[in-house]
Amino acid sequence: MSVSPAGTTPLFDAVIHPPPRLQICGLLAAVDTMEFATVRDTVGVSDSVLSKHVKQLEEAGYVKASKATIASRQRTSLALTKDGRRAFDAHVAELRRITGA
Amino acid sequence: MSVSPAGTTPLFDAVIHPPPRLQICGLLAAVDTMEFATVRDTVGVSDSVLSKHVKQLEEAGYVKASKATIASRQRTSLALTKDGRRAFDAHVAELRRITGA
DNA sequence: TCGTTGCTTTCCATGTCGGAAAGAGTGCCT
DNA sequence: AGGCACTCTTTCCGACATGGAAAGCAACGA
Repeated sequence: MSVSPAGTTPLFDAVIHPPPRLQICGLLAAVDTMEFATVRDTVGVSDSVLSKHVKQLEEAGYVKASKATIASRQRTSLALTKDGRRAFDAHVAELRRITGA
Repeated sequence: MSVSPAGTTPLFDAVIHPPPRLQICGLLAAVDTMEFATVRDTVGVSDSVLSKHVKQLEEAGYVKASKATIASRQRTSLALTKDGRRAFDAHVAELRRITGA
C-alpha cells in the first residue's frame, strides 16, 4: 500500500487506525490517565471488546494499564506510553497528509 | 460504537475509513478527476484490489467511474461525487474531532 | 462462604482483505 | 475473420479481524 516504506517507522499505523482504537488513543492522548470504565462508556463498547482492544494496544507497547485498588474497588487506569504518543502523533500526521490537511 | 447516532448522517464513515479507500478519496478530493492507473500506482495496489475498492465506493455513491476511449485506449477516470465529497469531508472532520484537532 | 464488582479470556459466527488467476470489452493488426 | 494486447472485473480462496455472549477469575465486603 506504500503507506510506510520498508525500514522506516510506520507513519500509518494499522494498530491504531481501526475506529475503536483510534478513539481510545484519541481519548488517552488528551489526558494523563483515564479509567477503564470511562473509556468503555465514552467509546461505547462492551467490557470484553474494550479489553481486547486495549490488549492489542498494550502488546504494541502503546498503552499501559495500571491496576489499583482504590477505596476497596478495583480500578484499571489506562494511559498512553511514550511510544504510544509518538505512534499516535505520527499516525494523525499521516492522516492529515492523506486527507489533505 | 456511538460514533454516529441512529438517524443521523454518519460522520464516521466505515466505507471511507479503511486505509486504501481513505487514500483513494484523499486523492480524488484534491482533483476533479484522476485516471484508474494513476490512482492504482499512487495508492500502490493491484488492479484487482483497486477495482474492488472503487466498486465499494461506487456502490456507496461516493465515486463515479467514467469509461472513455481516448487515443485508442480504454481509460477509466475516477471522480468523487457530491455525496462522496460530503461524506469525505464529514469523515475527515470526525477524524479531526476524534484525534483532537 | 456467597455474592458483587471489574475486568479477561474463550468460543463462535460473520465479514473483510488481498493475491492469483480467469474473464470480458474494445480496438489494432494482418 | 482471427489473434493479440490493453485495461479493468470478477471469482476463488485462505488468512485474519471483529463483536457479542458467556464463562472465568481475582479481590473484597457481608
